Amino acid sequence: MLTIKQIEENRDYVVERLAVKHFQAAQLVDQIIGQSVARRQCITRTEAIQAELNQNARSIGQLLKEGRKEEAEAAKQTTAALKAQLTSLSSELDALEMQLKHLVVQLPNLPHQSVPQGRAAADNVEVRSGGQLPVLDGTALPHWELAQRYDIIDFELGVKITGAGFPVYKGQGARLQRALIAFFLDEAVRAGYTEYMPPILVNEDSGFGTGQLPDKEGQMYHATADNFYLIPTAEVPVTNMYRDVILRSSDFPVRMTAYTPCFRREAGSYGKDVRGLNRLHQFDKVELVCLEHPDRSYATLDAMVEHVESLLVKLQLPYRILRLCGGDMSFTSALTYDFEVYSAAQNMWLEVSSVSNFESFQANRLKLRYREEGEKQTRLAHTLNGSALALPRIVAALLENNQGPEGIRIPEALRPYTGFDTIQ
RNA sequence: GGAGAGAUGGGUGAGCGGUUUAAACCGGCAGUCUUGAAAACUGUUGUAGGGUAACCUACCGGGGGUUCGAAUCCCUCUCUCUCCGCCA
Repeated sequence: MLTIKQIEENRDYVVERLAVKHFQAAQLVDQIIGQSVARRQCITRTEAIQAELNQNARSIGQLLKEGRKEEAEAAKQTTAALKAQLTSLSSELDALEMQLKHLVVQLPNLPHQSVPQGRAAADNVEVRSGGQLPVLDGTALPHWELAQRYDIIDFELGVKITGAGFPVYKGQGARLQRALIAFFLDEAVRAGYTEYMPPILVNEDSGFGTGQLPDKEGQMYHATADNFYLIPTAEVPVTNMYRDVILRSSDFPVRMTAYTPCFRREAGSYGKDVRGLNRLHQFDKVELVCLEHPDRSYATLDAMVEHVESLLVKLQLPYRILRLCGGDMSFTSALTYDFEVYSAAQNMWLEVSSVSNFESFQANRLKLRYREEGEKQTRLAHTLNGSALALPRIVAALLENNQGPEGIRIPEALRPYTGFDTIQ
């Protein structure tokens, strides 16, 4: 969420920027500023009474110590009225703060200056592309049929043991999963990220910290007996490691990577978009999370984009990089690049990574701060994250694009990890 | 699952209703000394909010209560640790 200070000091700028996300903020922003003024006045009055009560209690203590009992009793009488005032003021203050928070959380993050205008996916701007679009003959199969032919992914079996969207990987298919995870992690570590293996169940506080709760509760699987949630992405446990932390500016950059399975309930989708590996309830992903100094977060965003791109180049997949337009961006992001790979038999671009700078929007919720060398005051850090990469759609593209009469060719870079060069 | 103990600043840890404005030690930072370092010594060192400022307010796991006054007493919830049982 944005800070009240940000909103109060840049009223017009906030409204103007949010218009890029097609969010009409003027009324909400003015309400927030009004509430904030009221809140401050209420605080001033409340604290004056608290100070008086404290003073009173101290002097009663002093009087009792000196044995001046009657004066002490008299002083006790005067506190009753003050306490009544305090009670009413502090419930007024509670109400004001609740309303204010309720209003503030409705404001999305401000889009960066470079975010393109636009309403929907069609308005996203392609910043780069790479790789060769494969030319397949008429016998080319979609990945779900290839999976069956080579007996490497069993969707039916997953339905039997769990349900739709929980595939079983088998033989060379399972080995391919393990190879991709190891490859992605090794590449991230080589690029300077520290590898983590976090819990994949998180508590309620962590869900709040990264913003899944309370609004998107329905997207996560909930283990009710212990009130834990299955993570939808490694971003949740990894980012929450830094909840309520104050860093030094010399601690930046903090670069972390983690492989985890990810769980998404994703109710409401149907049709060809969810065929095969296109959309699953459980999938594997290697995630990057960076904590950065505000002055350098966009340089770090660029570095993350280059890292993800290098993975796709090594996997020899045709890809394009999109800068998301205001209308297609997430609530929390200031600037997002999506990576799509071409899935030849489906004749579709599939999103395999989304790399975002959240600036201080997420850090404010997390209370993740840092201190400039020699300064007492704390400031909010910037947080960034991105997938590097999500496996299922990579696998879909690898299977479809590399199919041939001899089987499915494994790209050179993966062979040390798979131990085979063809799926047969 | 059973029994017990506990939760205090970056860490260890005092504190048993009113100079707690949270001791002490360790760590951190700055300085003195030193060719440099170490040691020693001196100073400094929580977070958030309000106020032009002096200064004030809140926070000792969360919430509620008793009291003129609560880190301290009471209730409640959560979490952690130890032992036993079970288990990879």
